[in-house]
Amino acid sequence: MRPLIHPSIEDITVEGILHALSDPVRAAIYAELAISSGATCSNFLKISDRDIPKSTLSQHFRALREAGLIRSERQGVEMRNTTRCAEIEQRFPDLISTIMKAHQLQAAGRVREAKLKKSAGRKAS
Amino acid sequence: MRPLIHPSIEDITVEGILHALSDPVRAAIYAELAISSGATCSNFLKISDRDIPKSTLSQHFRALREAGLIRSERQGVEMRNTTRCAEIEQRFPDLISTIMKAHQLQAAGRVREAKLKKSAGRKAS
DNA sequence: TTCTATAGTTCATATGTTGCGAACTACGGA
DNA sequence: TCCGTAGTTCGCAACATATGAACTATAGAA
Repeated sequence: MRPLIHPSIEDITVEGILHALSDPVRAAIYAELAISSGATCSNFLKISDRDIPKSTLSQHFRALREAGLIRSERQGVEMRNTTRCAEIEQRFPDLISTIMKAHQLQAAGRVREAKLKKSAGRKAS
Repeated sequence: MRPLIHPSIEDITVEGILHALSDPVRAAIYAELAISSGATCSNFLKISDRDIPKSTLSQHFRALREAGLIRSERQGVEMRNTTRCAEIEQRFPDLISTIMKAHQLQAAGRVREAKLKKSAGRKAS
């Protein structure tokens, strides 16, 4: 089992961050980690009613880790994950927070849309 | 030749934007377009000393277009491209500008590094 | 109108990336 | 030592990307 790779702060790239967060599953994981620091991999086997296979999850965590977005540490049998947002904020001010805000905005928009659709459905029936 | 696809502002997603800008070539194109609005595809056959084949360029423009980042309009034999930053700013405040700032910061860092390396090389020789 | 040059697009394909089940490793506790 | 839980790795199928070659669209010249 190869040791976990955490790039040093200078090796973190904007491209890497954008790529990592351009996946909705990874963005959701990152958003959750930003709130509930220390969550483990298997806390995410379900993400907004979708089942994610654990091999896939493991890959997503690796992607986040190697992009420099999170730090993973073995703690007994499980893996504690924390965001590296403070470090990244130093290097790329506001980048992460602005991206997460945009994600939230978009999610809020989807909820609003779903409600409209639902009420339109009621009217039609 | 299928007509160009420009998503409406509501159909633009954060994931799409991040993915489009996670490619260094596309990020460079977008950055340049933000300054010199109306640039054409073949203005980018060379990007920072790298030759990009025109078929590849065409695909990159398509990616930017379909992510909603740029608008392309035929003007005679060529294609005028402009960013849709004002629209996107409305929908996702600060997103694009923060990403571009981060890209600039990173580029500046690379230049500094290259200079250090060069001066180290001089010392060594 | 036809020919030619220029700007981009599309197609085919080789190469790279991602998702996921199955098999594996790592650790803690009985 | 064995078992259960947490996570990783492998192998392969599906999908994405890069690029040369062939194509389309347009403007201007002959």
